[in-house]
Parts: sequence; structure tokens; C-alpha cells
Amino acid sequence: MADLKSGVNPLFLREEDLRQGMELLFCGWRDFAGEPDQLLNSRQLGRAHHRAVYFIGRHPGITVGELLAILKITKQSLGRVLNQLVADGLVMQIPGARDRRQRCLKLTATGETLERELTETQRQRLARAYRTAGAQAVEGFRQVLLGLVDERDRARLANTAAPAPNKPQHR
Amino acid sequence: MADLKSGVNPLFLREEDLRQGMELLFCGWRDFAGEPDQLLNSRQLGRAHHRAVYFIGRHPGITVGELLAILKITKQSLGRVLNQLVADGLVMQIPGARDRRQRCLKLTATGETLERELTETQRQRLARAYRTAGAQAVEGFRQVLLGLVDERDRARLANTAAPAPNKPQHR
DNA sequence: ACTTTAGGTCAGCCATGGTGACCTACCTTG
DNA sequence: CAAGGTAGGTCACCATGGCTGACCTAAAGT
Repeated sequence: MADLKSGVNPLFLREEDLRQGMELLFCGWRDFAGEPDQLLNSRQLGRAHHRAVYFIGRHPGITVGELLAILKITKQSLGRVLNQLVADGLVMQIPGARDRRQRCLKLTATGETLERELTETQRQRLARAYRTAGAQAVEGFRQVLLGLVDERDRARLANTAAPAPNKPQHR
Repeated sequence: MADLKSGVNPLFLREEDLRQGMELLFCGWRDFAGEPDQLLNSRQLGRAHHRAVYFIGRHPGITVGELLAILKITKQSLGRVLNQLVADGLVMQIPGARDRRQRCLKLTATGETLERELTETQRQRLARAYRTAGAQAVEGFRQVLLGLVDERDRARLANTAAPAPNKPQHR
């Protein structure tokens, strides 16, 4: 809270340690997110497309609104990306069963292939880091990151099972 | 979870766990990096400025080339940002002592104040996550992230002391 | 003296975020 | 049923922050 520099704080709350953490986060994300760039470029796609494809793949049938909540961008920005993905035959939209205003998003077979290709190098990089660090470190990694994200998203992220994001369609 | 470590394919390397990790990384970075946006906007600055100010603050006297290596962007992109920061009186450039071609970058007093303001909310968020997770989790967090970054940057990040990035100007 | 290096600069392109306004289709509710 | 809210889309436009290519200076290094 207040004086981070006083001796009362545990060592890992010292200014220097916090800065190291920030830097690790920056570099980790920089290298992790940059991994699939080449493949993306070769297909005329950008990181924004990858993110959409990734989350649609992880939560098949996710609605546009739910996806917006995850990505935290505007529907206009997402719309642009989504239209391209649909035009390229990577994503399909299915009217919601209960609420036909909704467009439930799914990857096509082509989309699934692409998703796998895109995420593969990242998966390998993360697996390598996990393997090197060990199970206990992985658990710590999760806990700290979970504490970093906004309250709102904790529930979805907390359980490894990762069900589809909760659909509040009862009214 | 103690027995996760043994076995050819430990549980924490399952597809589902890796995906959870990726998602945590995405959301963690999204919320962490987005924290200072409001303050930045109010000063007509962007995230790019924040990153530059941050690393200059952390490594006073850093050269342009070293900063480029950290940020992994082109000198044109950095130049744009740097010029603004100098024009705004937040950063100063000092010719290198050994090599007078170099421009060593430092924050001005104003720049240091801004850096502190910008990073403060992030520091608090990280400190909260650290405190909640505990010292052991923090160590795991570090180890995994360190394993994620490219070899090239490990040395600089590994030691908590965080000296200036190594200067290969022998002679 | 020549080459290489650190850094800067100009011009233009593209991706990806944003805003405001306005639209349809569908659901919910009085 | 009518009215209002909601899911989603769309158009026009703007800002940020990456990129490339070409070209420049000054200072090292040899």
C-alpha cells in the first residue's frame, strides 16, 4: 500500500522486485504474442484475427457479446475482424437457439486447422516454460496472473475445466 | 498436486492447462497494460510513450540501440515517440562518454514524476496480486515467465538487482 | 582514407484500436 | 398488441503505433 521501500514489506514487494515482475510480464507477453506473427502475415491476417479465432475455438458457440466482453474492444472493431474471418471461410455464424438475435460463432474445419497451426508454436513455448519451471512454479504462475486480472474475468479463468463463458440468458 | 511432477506427460502440460495459461497471460496483460490508459490519454500520450518512459526510468543512461533491442520495434517508430518525449521535456539525451555517437537517455525531473504516476497503479495491482498469491507463487510466476522470454533477454531479467542492460562497448 | 556503426529523418503504408450515429431483428413486458 | 430494450450490424471518420525504403550525419574502428 504505502511505503514499498520500508523494511516491513516482504522481499518480493520491494520496488525492485515489482519492477522485475512488470518487465517479465512485458517481455513474456511480447515474445509469446509475437510467436505466430509470421504465419499470420503469410495469410494476410493480424493478431486481432488470431485472438478472435483463438477464443472462438476455445468456446465454440460463443456469442458476439461474450467475445466482446473477453476482448474488451468495441463491436465495430470486432465486426471488421469477424467479417473478414467469415468471408475467408474460417468462422461461421449460427443464430442462437433460445435467442435468435444472437449469432453463435464457431470455427469451420478450415478455421480449426488454422487455429491449431497458429497456436501450436505458442503452445510449445508455454509447454517448454512449464516443463522447465515445474508443476509448483506453474501453480504460482497461475495464482499471480489470476490476481492480476479484473475481478470480472476470474471465474471463467479460475477453473482449469474452462467451460463456455456463462450465458445469462434467463429472464 | 504434489504428484503432478512425475509421469511422462504431467497434468499441467495437458492441452486444457496450456490453454488456460495462454488465456491467463492474455487477460493478465490486457488488464495490467490497460491500467494507465486514462492517465496517458489525459496527457496526450499513448502506451508507446509509457513503455519508453518506463524503460528509460528503469535503466537511466540507456542508449537508443539498447532501448530498441528491448522494445523490439524499429528506430523510426521509437524515434517518433522519443522526439515527442524530448519535446515535452520528459526525456533528455546526453552524448555517450565513451562513444559520442550514442545518445544516452534519461528522464528529466518531470519525466520521473510522470513515470511514477503512470506506473503507480500498475505497481499496486502487481503488489496486490503478489501479496494474495504469496512469496512462493511469486517465485513460480517469475520462473515461468522467464522461460517464456527469448533467450536473448533472460540475462537482463534474471537477476532481481536488474543492472543496466549489458553494454558491449569494450574499448 | 575507408568502412562501419549509432542515430536521425522524411514519406508513406497498414493494422487495429476508437467514436458517433443509425439500422434491423428479436425479445420482454405492461 | 404496442412499446421499449437488447443483440448485432454498419457507415464514416479519426488516432495510434507498428512497418518499409531511402537517405543523411557524425563518430568509431581499421
